[in-house]
Amino acid sequence: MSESTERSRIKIEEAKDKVIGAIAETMDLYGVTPAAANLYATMYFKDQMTLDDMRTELEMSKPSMSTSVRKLQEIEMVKKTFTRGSRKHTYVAEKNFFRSFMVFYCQMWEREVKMNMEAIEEAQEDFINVIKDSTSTPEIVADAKKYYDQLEESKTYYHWLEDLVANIRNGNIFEFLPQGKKE
Amino acid sequence: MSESTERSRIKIEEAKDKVIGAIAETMDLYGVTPAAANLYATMYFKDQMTLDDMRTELEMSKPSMSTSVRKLQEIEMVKKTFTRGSRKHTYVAEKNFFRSFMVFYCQMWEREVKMNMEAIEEAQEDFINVIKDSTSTPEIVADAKKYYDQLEESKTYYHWLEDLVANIRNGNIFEFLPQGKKE
DNA sequence: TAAAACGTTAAATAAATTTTTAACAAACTT
DNA sequence: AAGTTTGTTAAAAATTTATTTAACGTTTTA
Repeated sequence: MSESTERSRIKIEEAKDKVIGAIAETMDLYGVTPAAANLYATMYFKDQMTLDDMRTELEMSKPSMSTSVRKLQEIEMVKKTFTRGSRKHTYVAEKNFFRSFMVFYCQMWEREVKMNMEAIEEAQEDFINVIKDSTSTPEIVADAKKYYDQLEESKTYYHWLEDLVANIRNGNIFEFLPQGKKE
Repeated sequence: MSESTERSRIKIEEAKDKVIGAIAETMDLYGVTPAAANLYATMYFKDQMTLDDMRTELEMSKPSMSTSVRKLQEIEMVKKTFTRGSRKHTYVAEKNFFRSFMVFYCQMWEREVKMNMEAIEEAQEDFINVIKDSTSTPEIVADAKKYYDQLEESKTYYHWLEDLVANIRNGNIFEFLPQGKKE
């Protein structure tokens, strides 16, 4: 291999690394571990990888790659592929950022709605009990009512968020905001 | 204070705590520290608080409250209010979740677009240089071109995300998805 | 102008998370 | 069936992040 060929190869790797770094950094912000973030960003430029490929490429331990890949599969940023012949499992990165966006945020928001709505429903029941309790003083009833109403109003937001998730999942969001828009 | 009045007060606190716990847990997921998450969730049920109120209510150190409040101000979930007469600073929680959603995600997505687009532009320049380099072998040129094209395609997503941010900021999103939708 | 109140910064401690090393289990090869 | 290969689980180590204690600067009050 010639001198300049080698230089070009290095330049390509450095260029990729810039993007890998940026992608990994944003994923970090999304609550993904550094190992998983680097792994996904690396896989973004690869066709497919085995656990051993990953370990070699990132110079990290195999269990680390194993857990990272599992985490990435959970948020559907990586999928297992069937590669005949090889005993090793092979994985591919989801390269369509629209799909990653959809899965990641829908998952996140749905969980948020579920958790918070459950807590709200329970709390509202408690407030009703206090209000209905004949031994409660007017001041206490007023307080309970105030909190009940505050929670009731907040439900509007959670319904909206659920609606947003539905419209992302069914693709309607792209009717409002087309993917193809130019600069 | 009578026995049952005391019981009602406790029931109210417990009900609030259920919601506080849920809100704090979701905020945790959004990369906010536990102290800040608990603080916001607590403030959600309060009219306004001073740093000392916070320290007392959460039983945490004052510097912890200070940094937490600052972080919450950054993502605009808490605002400083002017309270005449008191030397202490007073803070109020943003209670409209729609506004919190808008500020938080727009900030996050905008930073993501900026960071990643910068890296992409730089990398694309590098790839172009390799392609134009007369000493590059056909194989290397093909490789550089492949990566260049992959990045070029990914830009569609970042443009879309920018567009989404714009349409959230200007409120158009609520034309597509009204806030008032019933159950 | 001295003392107190308030908030922030910096260093140190504590806690939580991430990664690794080591041990294990299952599937495959020979 | 014994020995590999592959991937995962569990315990340990390392790193990072969060929180506290201590010190400081500024403003206010007496």
